[in-house]
Amino acid sequence: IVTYNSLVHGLCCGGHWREGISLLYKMIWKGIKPDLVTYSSLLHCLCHLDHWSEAYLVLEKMMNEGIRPNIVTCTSLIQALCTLGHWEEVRSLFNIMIEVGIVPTVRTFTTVIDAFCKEGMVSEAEDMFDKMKKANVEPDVFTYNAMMEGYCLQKRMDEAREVFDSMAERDCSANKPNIVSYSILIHGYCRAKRVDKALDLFHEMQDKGMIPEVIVYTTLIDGFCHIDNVERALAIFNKMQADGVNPD
RNA sequence: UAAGCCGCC
Repeated sequence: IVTYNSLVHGLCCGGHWREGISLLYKMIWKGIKPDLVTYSSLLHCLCHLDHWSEAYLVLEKMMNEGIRPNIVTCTSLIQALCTLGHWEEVRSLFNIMIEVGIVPTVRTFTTVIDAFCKEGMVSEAEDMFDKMKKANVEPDVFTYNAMMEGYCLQKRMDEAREVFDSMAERDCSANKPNIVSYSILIHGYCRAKRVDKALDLFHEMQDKGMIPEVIVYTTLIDGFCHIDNVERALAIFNKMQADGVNPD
């Protein structure tokens, strides 16, 4: 079953969802009962590929087999509803889930927080963040990154910076800012035309031993271009290659 | 064996 599940997941996530579904039927044919993992991973991949009606059929089939969704299944469903912008359904699924005793994890909260932030619904994200703390679920670096991006997208750089600093102060090293945290904040400063601040962070991350990826360089190049400083943009472009990072 | 974070286009 683990082998089949890996195959189903690999096929679907690679875009070959029809083959993934055929494999599901092949499993049944061979007398191997697809389990919660089989259905959940299929569901997740179909949602990512925007094949909503197929995803619905898979969910229905799973329920017909008497397999109840768990927190992983629900988180995938919540993410799908977020992508569709069905916020009321996101809330109701979240509440129903809790009523039936499925406990949200840090990933569940972060999925919703991230979606709210990307949609500009920062106060809703803040409410969810509070809710998470009340539920005694510890935010992690993904959660902080999501909040930071929410503030950045609203050009609320001071608040984004506060999140970043609060993250840096934590002694749990797993929750220290990572490359993505820097990238998000650098992007925020670039959008706010504070490329100086962005450059400070770019140097700071390297001082901390992080190796910037192509995304960070691209963000800075784009930032300099937007303030019509093509020379600085070119300088970054050259530095990127000198640092051994290939343009994409 | 399944769920959450970043750029340009």
